[in-house]
Amino acid sequence: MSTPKSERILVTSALPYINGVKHMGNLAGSMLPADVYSRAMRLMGHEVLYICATDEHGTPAELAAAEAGLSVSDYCDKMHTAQAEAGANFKLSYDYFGRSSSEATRRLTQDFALALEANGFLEERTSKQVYSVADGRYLPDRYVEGTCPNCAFEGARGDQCDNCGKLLDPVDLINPYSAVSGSHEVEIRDTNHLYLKQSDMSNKLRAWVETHRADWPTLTTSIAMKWLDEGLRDRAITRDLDWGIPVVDADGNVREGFDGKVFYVWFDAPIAYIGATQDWAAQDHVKATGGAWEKFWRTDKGADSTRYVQFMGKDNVAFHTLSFPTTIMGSGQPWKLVDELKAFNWVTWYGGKFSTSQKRGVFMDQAIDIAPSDYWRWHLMANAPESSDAAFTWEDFQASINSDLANVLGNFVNRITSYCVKKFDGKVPAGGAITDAEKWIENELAERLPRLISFYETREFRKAMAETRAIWAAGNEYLTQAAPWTHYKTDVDQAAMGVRVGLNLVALFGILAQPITPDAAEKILDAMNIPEGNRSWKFGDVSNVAALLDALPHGLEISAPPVLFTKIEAEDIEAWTEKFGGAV
RNA sequence: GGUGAGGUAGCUCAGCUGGUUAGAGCGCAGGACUCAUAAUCCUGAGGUCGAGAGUUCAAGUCUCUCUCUCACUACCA
Repeated sequence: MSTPKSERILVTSALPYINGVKHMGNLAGSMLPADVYSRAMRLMGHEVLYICATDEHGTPAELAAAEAGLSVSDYCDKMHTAQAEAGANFKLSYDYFGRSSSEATRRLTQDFALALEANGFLEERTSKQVYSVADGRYLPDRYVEGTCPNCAFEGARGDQCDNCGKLLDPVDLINPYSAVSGSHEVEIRDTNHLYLKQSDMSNKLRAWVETHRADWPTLTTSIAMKWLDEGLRDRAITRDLDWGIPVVDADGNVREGFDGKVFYVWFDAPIAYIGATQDWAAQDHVKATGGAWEKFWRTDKGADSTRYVQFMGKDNVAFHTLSFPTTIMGSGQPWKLVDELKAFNWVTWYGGKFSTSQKRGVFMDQAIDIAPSDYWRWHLMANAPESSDAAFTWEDFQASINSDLANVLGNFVNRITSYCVKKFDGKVPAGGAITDAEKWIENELAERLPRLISFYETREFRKAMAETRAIWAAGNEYLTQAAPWTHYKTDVDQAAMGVRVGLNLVALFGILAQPITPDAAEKILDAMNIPEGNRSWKFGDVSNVAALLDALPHGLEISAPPVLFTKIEAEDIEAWTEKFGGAV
């Protein structure tokens, strides 16, 4: 049973990288679950701040900008807008969607580095890196290609051969060339970088991860422990790049020897969670209502009583459980560490990988043209890749929309509201006696609602969706038992009971649908004439289920909403498969 | 190669610290109902729980070996 008290919850989603609109796997693995969770917690009356941002630094951003013929900064402006729009189309309820290129993040990143250095957690070291003379830039390992020394495959990348799967070092490649320009004029040069001494933090990190063994998913702790067990290595947190956050000294001047170098994108990206929160708080409308970023991030200023929940794909776990915590702990300052970390596996495309180049998979901007956001939100959450990778197929998508949304929920709303309009003048009727049917649905809800709340609180999305569906199905079963259309012939009052309870179930389903399918939820609640201020469910109070079944004022005028979910037809599947590749 | 996560009904997945006839949804078959988007409700058929060995009074659940899939492997993010 949930405690009836408001909590302050900070939610962050892994930052979507700037170089393109994200595919459905990215959406399903971080932004969407973070949104559903945020909405659910708000619904239950908690104070939620959901922060996200575009991750804008790094080599791929520079290269993508060059390919688009734009300056990096213009390119990032453009793509940030595109991603913000895509998010809005999917009804992602960010309290703030910021940018890692913001002034606040720049300042924080530089401050963190100075604090880490002062505490002995940074060290300047020399390493060898591939330099492309023709491109005039250093190349990350995977941007160097050549012939694989193991299998003689000619398009092997510097980090791994895609043909034989062997892990490589760029110096192993035979006949290496730049993947950017194709130039063979590449050489190995010495370059200086700052290293984050993660190794010195190992014991502290291990102890901290241990404290979360019980409350973090296996996926999360096992990845963190794996890295710790293998021996945490120090990590370079600067790169030879122009685009990014400059490395400065205590006076704010470029650090000696660090011209042409910037912080590694993975050093500043998580710091952008804080930066974006500061940017959120700096907005006039937030300041006007007394919003402050400190209570979310500074443990000396209230963040001790904030619950911080992160959402991410499994590739991000090491950075969030080890690198960023090293930054936080190593700063010696009272920053908030993550409390709960939910990691997801991948959504795969017919069992294979999503691929932009091969046009495999669906991207957010395309998806929204195909089907309303509610459809995607429901399907992706009901099939969230929680315990292992989850394959997306059009057939499964069709099945969950048609069966769950259209038949079970949509049809339920439609059947009882239109019957009320037809037989009871569109008004919530009074009258009738409690029968076994009403007792049955009351018991059913008394059992299922607390379970649903608990699944949301523990972020078990598949289970939360399954429970939600079961509640909808119980509504249909209730109508079968109560059969108002049968009673109507002999006892209109008794029919009224069935209709009234049915309508109250519609209202309840509308409220419960808000975190998952917000558009349909709004249509339902509008049709039930429920005022905006009355659409929350404080702390998931289930102490009086009977009251929930008679909450609508008798005589309240309601209407039958338009069809909530149109079904997906076989022709749609064919057309989409044609367009997006589909089964191969 | 190393490490991790998975392999449970045709499909997608639940099964916590081992304990009566292994569960749900979809799909399929039969029935009921007619308020509804041919929707809904009920009933039923379907599994030697990847393979093999072991521990135990008892194993899907613990141990070992093998096998398949996926991911990560630190300069992509």
